[in-house]
Amino acid sequence: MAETTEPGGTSDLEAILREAGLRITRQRRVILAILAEGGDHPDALALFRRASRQDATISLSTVYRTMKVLEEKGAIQRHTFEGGPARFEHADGRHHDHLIDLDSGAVIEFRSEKIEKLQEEIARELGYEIVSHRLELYGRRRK
Amino acid sequence: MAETTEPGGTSDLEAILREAGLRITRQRRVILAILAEGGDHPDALALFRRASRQDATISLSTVYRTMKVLEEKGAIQRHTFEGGPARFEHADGRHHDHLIDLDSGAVIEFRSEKIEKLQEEIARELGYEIVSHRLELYGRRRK
DNA sequence: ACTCTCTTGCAAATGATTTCCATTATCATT
DNA sequence: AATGATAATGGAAATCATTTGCAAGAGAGT
Ligand SMILES: [Mn+2]
Ligand SMILES: [Mn+2]
Ligand SMILES: [Zn+2]
Ligand SMILES: [Zn+2]
Repeated sequence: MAETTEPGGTSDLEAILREAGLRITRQRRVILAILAEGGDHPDALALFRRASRQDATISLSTVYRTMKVLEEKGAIQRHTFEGGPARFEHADGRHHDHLIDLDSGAVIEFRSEKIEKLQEEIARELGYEIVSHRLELYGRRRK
Repeated sequence: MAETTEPGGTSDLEAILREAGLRITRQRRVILAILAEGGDHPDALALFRRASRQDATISLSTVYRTMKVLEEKGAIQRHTFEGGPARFEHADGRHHDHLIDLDSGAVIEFRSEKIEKLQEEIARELGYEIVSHRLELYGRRRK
């Protein structure tokens, strides 16, 4: 089996670091791998715990520092959903918004082309250009 | 001129406290008056400073406590825009979302019936019922 | 291997908000 | 108006998430 670099894989995160002239350390590699598998939206502590299993020397500070640097490089996204601490996810291009299940805490992703368009329109009418936006729905399963 | 109770005035906030069996203290009255004039979205410190001009005995703790209690009663809304501390505004029924001017920090209110509808649809399709949501646009003036 | 400098872990610092607690004030009742 | 039960207050200390200072350690180009 060939060594393939899947999109959204860990190697593109490493590439971002490399291109920014940043060093690829053991702890960064571990953190990047966790982010790369994706799927969920872990907070710093969850990331720290998972990373610790791979490399017991990792510190929470390093997790925070790495998140900051990756965010600045645009490699990850930071979300601060209501209530809790910041949560992170690999930014692999395709933008989406979130629906948070108030009972389970689950985060469901969605994307509405129409809403995206309408946002642009609204901003334009108000004389603005959108730099970023945040749309979060908080709800419960319908019985 | 008759003593009129305008909608969104200070007296309805007082009424909410009264109906909840809460006491109307000098400091709460001052804070409520500031919220009632509305217009902007002050954070706790701004609220504290403005209130202090009216009543020098007010403490920041009281501002926070009052915001918490009013939020629980649904009398005000708490917003945590990116970056800064929580900001508050009188919840006078009419829901709206916000556009934040990244340069000036100004907060512009807007409301899109279409977006509100689309959100409901999305949630329904995902099997959810929306309890609350948050839509924030961050942008700059178009030149 | 050498060296320059970026990173790290740990502890201490921060900033926002909450909580503790002794004192004060509200307000229903007398 | 005085009383009393108890909610609210100010100030300090505690909490929580996150950042920062610093000395020691580790990338990576040579
Ligand atoms: Mn996501
Ligand atoms: Mn508003
Ligand atoms: Zn979106
Ligand atoms: Zn809305």
